[in-house]
Amino acid sequence: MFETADPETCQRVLKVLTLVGDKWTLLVIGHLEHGPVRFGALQRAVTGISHRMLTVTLRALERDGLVDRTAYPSVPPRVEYQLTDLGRTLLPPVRALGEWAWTHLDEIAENQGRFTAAGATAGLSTDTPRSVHPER
Amino acid sequence: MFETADPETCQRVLKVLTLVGDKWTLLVIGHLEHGPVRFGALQRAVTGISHRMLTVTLRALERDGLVDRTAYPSVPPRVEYQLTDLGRTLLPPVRALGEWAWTHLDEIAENQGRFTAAGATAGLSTDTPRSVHPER
DNA sequence: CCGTATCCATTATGATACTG
DNA sequence: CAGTATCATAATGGATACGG
Repeated sequence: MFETADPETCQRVLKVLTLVGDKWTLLVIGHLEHGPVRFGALQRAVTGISHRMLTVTLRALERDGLVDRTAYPSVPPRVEYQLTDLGRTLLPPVRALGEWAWTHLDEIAENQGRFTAAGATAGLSTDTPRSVHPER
Repeated sequence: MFETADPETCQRVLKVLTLVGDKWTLLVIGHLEHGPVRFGALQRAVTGISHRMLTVTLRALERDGLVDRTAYPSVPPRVEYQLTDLGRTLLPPVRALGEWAWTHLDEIAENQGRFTAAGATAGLSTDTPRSVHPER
């Protein structure tokens, strides 16, 4: 990736991260995988999300055309959210990250513990320095 | 993904998002794809990143065991960063997101424009409400 | 060249309360 | 049940300056 390390690529990836790289968006998209879901059901499914943040997240996804909102004029109100065609194209990348999370999180937790423990142990490399002024 | 919409899955995905879902981490990882890169080269490659944020990002990746840091005791100093084996496992998901970004960003930009333009047009659904009290 | 610390502005998030 | 508004706070990120 990023074979051409050009500014434009960075810009685009940055924009995507601001879209889906926040605390809740990917989780919400993941839970919309199998069809329409009601607001309340979503909130129960996405552990820990607040009422407000679910609303905010869904509004952003709606604005970006990743999610469709359908309100039924019943009493009490019923509102369902589902992925658009565009939203579904995000599922493979989301799944990839999700599976990575599931597979490697324990390993990372170990590393974090080790890091604080190590600390002073990690000194400079003993590799032969190429020169005093390596480049230019 | 998230077939089992259990709290544990949410926890894990949340943790991963706090690890790699920030503004710069995925871009930095992407630019480390092909081997060791010097600090300065990284900063030039990742358009717009500040000196401070590159340092912060790299420290976090180092702590999590995704990146190795090698300092050569030359003057001026030379420091190289490279992905660990664990870090390389993150490349496929990162690539997937990067490619999605490249493919769909224009479409999203259009949708955003349309949303503000539409606004009042989008009313309630005209679907037949199932009942006044849809569930329970 | 690389790293760190400080200061500061902006943003993201959560709690709460109120409306239809 | 779903949405919105307000407020307080934490987290994020950039500029800058200094040290090794």
